[in-house]
Amino acid sequence: MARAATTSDVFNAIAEAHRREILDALRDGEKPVGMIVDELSISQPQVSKHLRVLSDVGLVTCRAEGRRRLYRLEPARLGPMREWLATYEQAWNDRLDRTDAYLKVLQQQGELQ
Amino acid sequence: MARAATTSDVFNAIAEAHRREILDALRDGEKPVGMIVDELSISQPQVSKHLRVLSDVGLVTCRAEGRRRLYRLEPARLGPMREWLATYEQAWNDRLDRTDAYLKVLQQQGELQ
DNA sequence: TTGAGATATGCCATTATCAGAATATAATGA
DNA sequence: TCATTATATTCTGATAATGGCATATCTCAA
Repeated sequence: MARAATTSDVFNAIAEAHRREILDALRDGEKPVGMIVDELSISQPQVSKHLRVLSDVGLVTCRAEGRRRLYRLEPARLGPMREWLATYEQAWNDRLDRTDAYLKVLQQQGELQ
Repeated sequence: MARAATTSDVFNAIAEAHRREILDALRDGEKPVGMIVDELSISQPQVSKHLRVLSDVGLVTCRAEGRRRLYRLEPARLGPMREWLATYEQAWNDRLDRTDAYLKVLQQQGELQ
């Protein structure tokens, strides 16, 4: 079997650098496709395709305005990533604590000498 | 061109569900390969291959103990993800603020009636 | 109605990924 | 030394993702 479909989850969707760039471009507000194409150096069809993927996972939404389509970031959909990362906060802190404790030991030893 | 190499960055490395499971299994401390194979339902060669990818990006490190190899999580390498997500905190909060403000308006309108 | 602008979609070639099976490598114990 | 345990690597087939190009669709304006 090959890799899971990109559209299946947020993790796969943001694995692509171009898609992250597109999300970055949408951080400051909704934009039409053409503006994204101009800002990044990606062809219009590619931008549309990436937007499709992002839209399928719900990371962006779209509304029509005349012949343009305005895409907007949906930061709430980053929740799963946020939560997954949060489960590593403990491991992260334990690690820091250990380092901290070790540094204290070194410090005490230094004071004893 | 096809997708960027998995080994190129953390985002691609954790795009794979099995690799996330392996990281999850390592949260409570270092483990030999065989224990990971037993806990998850992934073949030994697959586990080794996924560990290779995770190792290439630095998400895990390895030390030999006899004929076993103990893998350990390196949570610090999740930093790039953490930072990337952090750049969306603002958008996230703005969104909540807007919702909050909107709710207040509704509330006030309710009081006026 | 016709033409131009904005965006989406379809098709194609290239390339990379994942999983399975077999095999190689390394370390231990008899 | 030889067999066994533990892990890594190689090869292969199937799948599918990306990007480019051409084209379809939809909207507006003349």
